[in-house]
Amino acid sequence: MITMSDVFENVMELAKRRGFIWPTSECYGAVAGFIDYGPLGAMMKRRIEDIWRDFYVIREGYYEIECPTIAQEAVFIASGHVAGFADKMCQCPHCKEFLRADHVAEGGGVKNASTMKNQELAAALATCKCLACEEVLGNVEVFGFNLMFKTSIGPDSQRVGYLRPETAQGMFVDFTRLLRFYRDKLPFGAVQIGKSYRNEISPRQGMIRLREFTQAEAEIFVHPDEKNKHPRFHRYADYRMPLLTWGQQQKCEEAVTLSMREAVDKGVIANEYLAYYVALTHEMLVTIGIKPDRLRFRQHLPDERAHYATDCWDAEIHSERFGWVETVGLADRTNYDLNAHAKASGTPMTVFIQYAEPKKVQRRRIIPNMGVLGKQYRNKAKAIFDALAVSTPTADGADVVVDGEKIHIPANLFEVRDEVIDVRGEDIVPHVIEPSYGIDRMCYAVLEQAYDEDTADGEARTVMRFSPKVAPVQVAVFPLMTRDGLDTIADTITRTLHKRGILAEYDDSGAIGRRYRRQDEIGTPFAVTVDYDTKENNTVTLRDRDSMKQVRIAIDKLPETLGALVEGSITFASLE
RNA sequence: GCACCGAUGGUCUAGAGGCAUGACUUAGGCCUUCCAAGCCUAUAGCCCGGGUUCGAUUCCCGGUCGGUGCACCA
Repeated sequence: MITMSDVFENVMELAKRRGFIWPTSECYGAVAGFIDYGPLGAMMKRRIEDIWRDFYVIREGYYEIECPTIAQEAVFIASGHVAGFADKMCQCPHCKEFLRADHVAEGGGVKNASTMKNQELAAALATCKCLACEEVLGNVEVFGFNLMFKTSIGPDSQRVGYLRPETAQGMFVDFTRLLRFYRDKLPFGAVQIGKSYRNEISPRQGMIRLREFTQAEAEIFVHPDEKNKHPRFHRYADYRMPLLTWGQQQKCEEAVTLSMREAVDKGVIANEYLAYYVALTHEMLVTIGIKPDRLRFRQHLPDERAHYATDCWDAEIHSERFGWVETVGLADRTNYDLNAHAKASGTPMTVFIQYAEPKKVQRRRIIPNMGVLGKQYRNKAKAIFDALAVSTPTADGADVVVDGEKIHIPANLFEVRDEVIDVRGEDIVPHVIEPSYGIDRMCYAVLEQAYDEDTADGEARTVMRFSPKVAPVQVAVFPLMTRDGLDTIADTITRTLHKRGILAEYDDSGAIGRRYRRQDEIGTPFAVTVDYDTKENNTVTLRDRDSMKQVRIAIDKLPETLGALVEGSITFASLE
């Protein structure tokens, strides 16, 4: 039997050999942080993405949009990525180690290092010691290392563009269009599946940390006061799973198993929305084949949270090689992003919420005598009107300040009108609940957890135990012998299955046992074999990958039965 | 990015300053009535660049990729 420490090597060897995952552009030498999905890997990834779509697009009703992977600089200035996604670095002149300049400075007793300009920080660093070799740094240069790939748009290279470091910003900058599309009502959501790019300093760990990776993100816009009113919360109210809160992590305690209802009521998870997507994520990961005992939900520690998030949970999948790997991040991003884009772009990103009953509001309006004031103050008149509107007049008149100049407006030049008006609603900035999935990490986890070796008839067998829902090839079709017309029958069956949208692979090469093994190794869940009885009674055998058991089944029942097996609506055991 | 280790057909692997091993896989054929059987045949390889040498896949230097440790991972 395999020892677990071999799993990574074994599974990556298989993935390479059988066409799941390849190093990119191998003939020129691969590049770290980039991978190619081979034919089977790309198929499997697509199936995983389609399951994700089932959950978010079909079930939740959050439509998918597709934005460019390159965006103009303004987008990432507003989002904070241009300034905040860069680390201040310096290089130790003695040991050549690259260091986080602000960390070194703070270690050396320098205050406010993180807010200093590069030159200031360099000066402050002169007396600090290198964290690696402990020599005094002396003269060093501080430079920003931004994790975004920078490029230029157009021929003159004047317009700066960045490859997006997350797909999320696309949904934020399209907010007003999305709001209109959803007919101005909260809650609504938009999702995006696509590539994101981060120029990691030192990517490692195979396909766990990539420079180009696929994200599936949902941005769900909710009324800030209604985060505890998810309209479908009842679906997951009784869904139970282990939760590792930050308090438990600090005390090194075990995860506690709670239902989502309990988690929200006890304040373990901040609100219903987050809890709902925590549970949905659990269900989805189990659907693609992640074992529940290798899955946990961990709350971010307060100092680990992004500055905008109020609560954040990670779905972590346990890898034999890498330990607990953050695979999905579920964050309450509040109104941070919409506020940032509204401010930077000048486009209001608010939703008008109508009150059930119009509110009577007492309001004071100050109405200037435009005719007199306009003539008197000419080009200052507009500023005076504005200042007057917010002033507090006395019986004697009002004092306003315009361009530093104090101006007295006599009371006879304006009228103060107190009135009661109907206010029908208010503009609010929605909060954003964001489940963000790392598709590549999900793919790796599926590969690692599917890998198995067992013994069949005394021989070792390598088998990828994929869920039929993610298996790249869904059924194999074999003629027992390549003669007596068995091959033509098998070929016809294959084509019939194709018409049903089932990915069936015909194979007549070599002994039948070898063909079963070959399909086991790529995780094909079912195999149909045409034998001599087929010619007598139009039945074939249907073999189950995991149990290696077979049942006889009529040819004309095949498309329907296999469709149901692949979809998961029936099990093989129910056919026995 | 630093340090250490590694890189040989598709995969795994032996090896030596001068013809590059073996196994599995794959393809074609023979045989074969359900789980990698057997036989015949074929295809296919020394990571890249420079140096030393008559000659380098082998030794040296640099690079790339991979592994491990450090740093980094908004």
